[in-house]
Amino acid sequence: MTQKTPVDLPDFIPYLLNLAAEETSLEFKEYYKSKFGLLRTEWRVIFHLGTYGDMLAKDICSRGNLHKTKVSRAVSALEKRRFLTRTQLLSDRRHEVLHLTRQGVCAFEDLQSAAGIYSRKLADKFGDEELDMLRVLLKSMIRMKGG
Amino acid sequence: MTQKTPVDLPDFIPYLLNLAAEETSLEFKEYYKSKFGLLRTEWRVIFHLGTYGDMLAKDICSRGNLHKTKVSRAVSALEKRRFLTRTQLLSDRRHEVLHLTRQGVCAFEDLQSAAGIYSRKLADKFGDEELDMLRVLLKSMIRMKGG
DNA sequence: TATTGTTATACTCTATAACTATA
DNA sequence: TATAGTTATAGAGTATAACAATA
Repeated sequence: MTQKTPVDLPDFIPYLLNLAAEETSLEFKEYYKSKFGLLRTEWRVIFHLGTYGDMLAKDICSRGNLHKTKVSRAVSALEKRRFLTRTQLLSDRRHEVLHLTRQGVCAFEDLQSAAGIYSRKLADKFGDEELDMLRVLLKSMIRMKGG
Repeated sequence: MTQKTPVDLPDFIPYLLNLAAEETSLEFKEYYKSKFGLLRTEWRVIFHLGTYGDMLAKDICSRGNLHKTKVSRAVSALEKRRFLTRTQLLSDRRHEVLHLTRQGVCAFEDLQSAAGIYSRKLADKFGDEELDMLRVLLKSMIRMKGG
């Protein structure tokens, strides 16, 4: 099965990665969308605040490799829907500290738990070692760039 | 590194798959887009015709697990831009045989070669065995559904 | 001038329903 | 009724440029 020329699409890594990403994202996405009405970037913003605590939009950008326009829109939507609050810093009024509300924390904890359940399901199906190897491979394929 | 609760986003498989898919698709996508002005589904249609020969839209749908609306639009765009021709079958006028033009074949061969080069680059970087295992894992994650 | 964040815009991708034509 | 394919539409994701406010 080693890759030789010509390439067969069903063995082409980018193709398989796309399908697998779609497939594995779908279940979790359905969950956070139907239960909380969240979009992908919104869930990621909640994740960052829930895991690492209050921070600025630019910190989420750098930690999550997300472009500032994505984070800006997500934060704005999350604030409107009371998942987080923004507090302007007096020391530098360009900065706003983002903070999960009670509802935001609830959503985070619920989603954390759902992600855990999903991860265990994957581990049961594919094996811990296999998934660890998968993580290593995927991480080394990811060149961070902030989009 | 075995997955335990709580889940850390940077270790969450769907997240990693998304990033890796984006990352590995990007280079190849840039190629077929800038060189031939193709979109993803258009390239996949060309791939099917180039690899397996003339067929109907519905065959591409089933072989490539693509929804008929996606294929319909891709075929229409490819015909307009002279990458393929359509010939209605007299035996059943709902059917149109899709056939790559000379230009379509050229694009296919060029893209095949580019995909081969890219695959070998991946293999050099990550190893044939690792990539074979990756393929097996990804394939078993993919439940075909035709979207 | 550089940084933080917002707004506007356009393109790509996905998903579904409603439709035509043919069988 | 079922199948092949088209069209319309909306939502989601991505990318970039231009902008305002602040430092």
